[in-house]
Amino acid sequence: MDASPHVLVVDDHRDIREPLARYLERHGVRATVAGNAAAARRALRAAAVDLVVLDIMMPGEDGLALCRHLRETTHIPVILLTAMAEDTDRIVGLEVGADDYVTKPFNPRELLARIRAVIRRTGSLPPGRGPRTAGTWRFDRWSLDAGRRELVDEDGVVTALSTGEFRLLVALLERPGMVLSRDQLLDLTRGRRAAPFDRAIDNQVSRLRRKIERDPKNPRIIVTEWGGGYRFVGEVERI
Amino acid sequence: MDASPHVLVVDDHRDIREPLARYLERHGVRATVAGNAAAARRALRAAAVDLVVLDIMMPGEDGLALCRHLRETTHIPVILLTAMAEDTDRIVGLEVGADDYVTKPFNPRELLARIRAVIRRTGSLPPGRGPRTAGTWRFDRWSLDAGRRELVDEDGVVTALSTGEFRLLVALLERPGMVLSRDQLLDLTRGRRAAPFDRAIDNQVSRLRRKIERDPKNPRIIVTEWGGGYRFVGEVERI
DNA sequence: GCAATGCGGTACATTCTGTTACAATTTTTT
DNA sequence: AAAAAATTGTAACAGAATGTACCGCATTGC
Repeated sequence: MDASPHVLVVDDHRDIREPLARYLERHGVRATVAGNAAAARRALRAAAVDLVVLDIMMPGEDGLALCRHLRETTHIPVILLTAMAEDTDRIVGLEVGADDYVTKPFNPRELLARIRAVIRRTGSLPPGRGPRTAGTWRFDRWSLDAGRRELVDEDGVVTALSTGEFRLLVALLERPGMVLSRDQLLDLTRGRRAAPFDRAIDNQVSRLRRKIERDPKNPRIIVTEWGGGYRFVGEVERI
Repeated sequence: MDASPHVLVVDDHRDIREPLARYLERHGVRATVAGNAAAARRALRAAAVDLVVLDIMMPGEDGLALCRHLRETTHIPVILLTAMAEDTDRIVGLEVGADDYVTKPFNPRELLARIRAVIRRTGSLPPGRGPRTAGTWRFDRWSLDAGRRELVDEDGVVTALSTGEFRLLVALLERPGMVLSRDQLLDLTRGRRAAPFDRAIDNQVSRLRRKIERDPKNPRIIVTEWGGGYRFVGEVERI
């Protein structure tokens, strides 16, 4: 993702998306184009897209709907193109969950700066969706093999993790020291929203603690932020 | 932080910052104002600011310098106010690390929408306010492990702190010798404002004293400033 | 199919926090 | 100096949040 970000440009006007794509390519940004929402979905399935630039005024399924869909199913950041400097549109766009917006006619240099800013900002988030499937993490006395989804302690003793436990642990490991709400954790591990009185995360945390904490009654790795969520404590090494 | 975000408005024009602050307050955003960079720094030390709205064209130490400083020392997001819709300014602003910018004259409704968007976006970033989650403090006979929220005395005996006690203690440790009102402490520990007859802080202080004071009846570490608030007394070492 | 496993809902115990009430203390007023 | 008012300390209580055992359902592997 660092080397060269991959941006999907979605706009129904060929004379906007093509020059923009060429401009981005000239400046070290891989660009893919789509003329409508359906093509955009195809492109998203086919490639690892890091960011979407999206015209909200398109025929058919419009940009806002696609933006909502992106928000609900992925973490891919979105920059909206809005037809006019119209306040309501801007605000609706941001509330649909776009990361930024640019009004037409736009200065491509500015759009590029915003693309870079959004990617820098969200760079610490998981690419696309879901935990990584390779690599090794070290924390506390544990070593986590991401490929096998196994925990190995100092003596080489292996503890198996379920899918849910693994995803929860990786979500926390990727953000050490950060307080993650139950909502966020549910989003990161299951890609869904919390129902009222949803205790799924509490349960999963409880199960995970039983496996990784020396004393599950006094957790020192996954600590509770009362009224806030959970936080991973300690050094995390990634190898 | 969920309850109501706290925004610091920094602008040297009273007729901009004051109406803006009132507008934000009317819409559920706590607002503090500062007329220059020095006042802004003071406000940042004294309160738990979630976001800074900053005029980049100010006499003295200008907005960009303050913005840079914020970026280097905190994670508090920044929205710049720029005098004109001038492309270079915009891009310089974003590269200095601002999260967004708004050009004057601005629509307060739009600025509010952007404030909300930035806070939502950065909500999952490491807390810019709130207690540090790493490091160790030493004071009196205690050693406080910030990551584990545990107090350790000279003999290695561990005393656990609740989330609220820990946040209160860190708020005081970060400002030794300073008198902090109940309002400020409530802001720093819970991110909320005091209700009439709010005794939450008094109680939390009482509970904390029970844990850290040799003689809770004669507190020597957290002393009461009658009519003012509380003050941490003694040396604080940070390692 | 059937057993094993994992997950989420439910229920209940526990912990934490804020409110209330009242006593103690300090300041202000008389 | 005494009385009144304001402020603070804290015990007791209540409500909310959290921990987790248990159970049923779904999925997986045989």
